[in-house]
Amino acid sequence: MGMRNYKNISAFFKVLSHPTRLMIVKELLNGKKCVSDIRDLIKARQSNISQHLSLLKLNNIVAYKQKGKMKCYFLKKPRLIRDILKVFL
Amino acid sequence: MGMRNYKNISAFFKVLSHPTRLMIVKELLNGKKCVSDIRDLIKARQSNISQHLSLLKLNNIVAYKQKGKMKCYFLKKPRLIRDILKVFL
DNA sequence: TTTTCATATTCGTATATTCGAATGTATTTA
DNA sequence: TAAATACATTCGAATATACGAATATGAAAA
Repeated sequence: MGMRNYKNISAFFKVLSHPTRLMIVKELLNGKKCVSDIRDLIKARQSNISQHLSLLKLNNIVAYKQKGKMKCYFLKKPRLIRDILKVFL
Repeated sequence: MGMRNYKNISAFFKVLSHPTRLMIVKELLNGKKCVSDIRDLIKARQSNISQHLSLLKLNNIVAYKQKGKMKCYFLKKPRLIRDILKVFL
């Protein structure tokens, strides 16, 4: 996907360079999840999860759909994420 | 390669999350280079290049061989690096 | 409308990262 | 040995990141 230069690619790595964000992204590979689902899967406070989700959204890695009072987050480029993580198997 | 968990993988991303370090790594994909070669390729001060190389070495991404008064740096896992960057083409 | 539930934002503080300038350390050459 | 070359390390200041606590928002249920 259109990320040719160093700054874009290193910025992308920076977003994935936090264990919590990496966990979130990995969980989202299995499908949409709302914030409380993610919070149950990952040991972290609600505000912290929200903060990381916000950064992921800012960097165009996730988006969400409102479902009632919940927000269901999903990966915007699941194949990119999958391809990258595949390298570490 | 042997990087199972979130912490290891996110730490690896963190090392690549700086434009200068990513540039260094990309240049080293073309083969060994000594510090002054790298400095010529990348617009940065000598001490700064050294600092980034030191971090790359600490994280087991590069190593070097002494050649006279120069140090020739090279990638320890060039295929891993190549495979990761390939994803962004 | 009030309350409740799900999530977001703000704020303060602690910690980490980055860089340049200066200095240190080998190694080689004179 | 002394000077030069190549690179590393240290230090301090600026900036960035991370987190929890508290508070805010917004949708739905009562």
